[in-house]
Amino acid sequence: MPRPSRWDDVVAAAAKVFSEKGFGGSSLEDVAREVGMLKGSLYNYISSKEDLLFAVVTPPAQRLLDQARELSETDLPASEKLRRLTRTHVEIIHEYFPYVNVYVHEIVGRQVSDEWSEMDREYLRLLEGILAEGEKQGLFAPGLPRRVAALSLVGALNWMTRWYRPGDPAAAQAIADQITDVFLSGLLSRH
Amino acid sequence: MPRPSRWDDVVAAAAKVFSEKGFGGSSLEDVAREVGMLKGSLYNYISSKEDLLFAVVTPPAQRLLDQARELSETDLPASEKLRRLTRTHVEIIHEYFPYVNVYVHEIVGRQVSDEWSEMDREYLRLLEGILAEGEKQGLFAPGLPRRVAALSLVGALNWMTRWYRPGDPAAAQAIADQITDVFLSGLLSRH
Amino acid sequence: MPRPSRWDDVVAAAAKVFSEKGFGGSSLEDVAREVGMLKGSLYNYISSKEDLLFAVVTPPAQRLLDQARELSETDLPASEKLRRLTRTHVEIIHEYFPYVNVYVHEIVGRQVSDEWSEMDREYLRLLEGILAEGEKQGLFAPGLPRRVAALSLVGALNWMTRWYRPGDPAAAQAIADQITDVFLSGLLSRH
Amino acid sequence: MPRPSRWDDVVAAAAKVFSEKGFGGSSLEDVAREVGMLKGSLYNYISSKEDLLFAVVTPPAQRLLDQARELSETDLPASEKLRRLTRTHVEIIHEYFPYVNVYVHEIVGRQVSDEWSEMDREYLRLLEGILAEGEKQGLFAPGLPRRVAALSLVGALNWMTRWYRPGDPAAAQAIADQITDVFLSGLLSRH
DNA sequence: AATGAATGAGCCTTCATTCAT
DNA sequence: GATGAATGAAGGCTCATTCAT
Repeated sequence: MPRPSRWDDVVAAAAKVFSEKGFGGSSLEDVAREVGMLKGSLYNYISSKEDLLFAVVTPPAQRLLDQARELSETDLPASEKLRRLTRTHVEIIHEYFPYVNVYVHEIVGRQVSDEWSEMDREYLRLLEGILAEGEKQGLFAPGLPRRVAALSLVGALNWMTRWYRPGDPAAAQAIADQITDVFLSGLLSRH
Repeated sequence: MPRPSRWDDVVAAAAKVFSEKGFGGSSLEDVAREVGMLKGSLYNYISSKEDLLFAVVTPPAQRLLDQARELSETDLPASEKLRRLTRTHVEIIHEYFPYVNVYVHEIVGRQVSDEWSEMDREYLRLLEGILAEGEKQGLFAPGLPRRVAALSLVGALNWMTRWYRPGDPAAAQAIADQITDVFLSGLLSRH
Repeated sequence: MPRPSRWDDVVAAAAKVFSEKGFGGSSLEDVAREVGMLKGSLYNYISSKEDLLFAVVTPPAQRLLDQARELSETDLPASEKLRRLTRTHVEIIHEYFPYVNVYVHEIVGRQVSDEWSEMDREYLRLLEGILAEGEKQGLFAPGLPRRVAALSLVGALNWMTRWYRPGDPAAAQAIADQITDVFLSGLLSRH
Repeated sequence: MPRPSRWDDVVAAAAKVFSEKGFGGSSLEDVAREVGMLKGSLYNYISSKEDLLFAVVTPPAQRLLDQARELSETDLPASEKLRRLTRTHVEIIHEYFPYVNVYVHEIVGRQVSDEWSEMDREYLRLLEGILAEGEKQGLFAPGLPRRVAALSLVGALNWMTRWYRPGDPAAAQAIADQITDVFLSGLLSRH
């Protein structure tokens, strides 16, 4: 994958277009128009439309996974890990919104390729690991349905692409903390 | 919309095909092959491909909304309403899986049409209403981020379409209860 | 391969166009224009451009091979077999001219597919068989370079597509006999 | 046509590529890759793709025609002229294989241009001249179908591009003599 | 109701060619 | 001389839709 001068423009344009109209609903002509070139010219940068999809989707996915790995290896208490992971996830949604939107709609949870499925699985594994750790530490309730809890958190976070629109970064962080609070403390009042 | 003899077959086939390949990725020929007719014949039942999408997606959406309305008007405690709403949501995912899958991927959270957006909004409103009620009753913690909590629950539920595959109905109900537990009690242990 | 009403028209048009402009140099639009339909409509008959190539090329090739097989099994003297095989070859060139032209340019001697290569080889084998038979019968000169002779005859015949244009069938037969005479008797005068 | 440093490399690469994939089936990028430059750079050497075709095809064609002319003017007996012409033709196929292959597939017998058609015609005329000469000398059988005989020999020779692959030069010469023998003496045994 | 065929628009991709650097 | 990038025109193929039978 070459990275000549306008590579980033091309990927950004693709992210925008795919995010708005869906991958299948976007034509390369749409993308090209967004960059300001003709559709044929795109092939100086990519070798297929799918290439472009992966180029759009790789950076945020990779980055999220990397940060999840790092975080897992720290000594923080599980609840703090969970809070930070959620923050990171939301930050990435905030910062790379169209990219993540494409990722959520076209890749995650679909059987697109083994490589991507494995990334999905690893992220989930790390998250479940944090839950197990918290349980062992006595921080989290014993007998948690860890898998379902992890999938629910991921779902709640990825679902943000359906209602959140990037604006004030502080708002994003607030949302992250609210989600964390809901998952940590639950809805019931503690008398 | 008339309902001639094989109408249900047509919609079921469309649900299956759209669910597997996405709306945009499916051709009417795919659908027709699934029913066992030729693509031209589909136009005896529908007047456009979008028609089919709405036909697939309307029953589960309508049903979920109806049940949410009914439930809202009962006298049950908010926590019980929440548990039942979650169960219903999961049951519908379980029973109408391909239909719901299409709904989640192609309709909800997208700005498809005013009518659908209004259905989305109402469902969310009902859910937020339950949260507010629970708070007023002293059942739920005061100062809950109601909107984010409601969106997170909806996200967690709809996200099931990405990992859940219908099998044992009891398993579905178990999942529903686990999700409810996580949202009601949270992850933290209560010593 | 379906054979609906205008199938023959489609193949005939393809033969004409491919014969005139080469397979690679012809567009499906050219073919469609020749039949009087739009290029997309061709896909009601074929499933790829290559399909059309094989459809054009199969009938004359199959027919020639069939007749060569039949002829081989007769009791005629080898020289007569050779004369008749040549006549048949020329007749097929005459009758199916554009089809054969495409065959000669795009298929024979190219490594297009195993199936076609095998047909080529079998035809050559039958021809060499006739030469061997004639030699054994004492009709043909002993020690003939059978392979080269067979390839030369095939070359001389197929090369007709480069200079012969169908007209009077009698002319075609005359040419066939002249070629046979050259190959049987050679150029040298027999004093 | 200027001949800068890597002109020969360019033409050789084109010959190889065109020979393997056909002129229409080859892209300039294929050719460029074979030389080790980018396709744009080719235009420092040529001014169009067709240019390249003619550059590939001219040397062997010119050389064959030149040698045929020379040979015609000698005092050798017609049968010897024929043997030598055949040898030369085969040698050129052997030595310039990809070039000749391109020539045979893309030029000869096609109505590519008046210039090329005239070269074809002249070669054939020289060959027919040899046949006429031999007949007048009493060497060749009277009443020969000269045109058909000449076309058959040319066909047999050019057809070599479909089955011959350059290897041992002695093998090439053997083939040339076998072809000559077949055309001179014919297949029938002379008792 | 169903079919076979046709339409027309659009899409991904290729490619000869040009050109500023 | 070479390069990277852009152009513009096709080309093969798909597909929603229409329609006569």
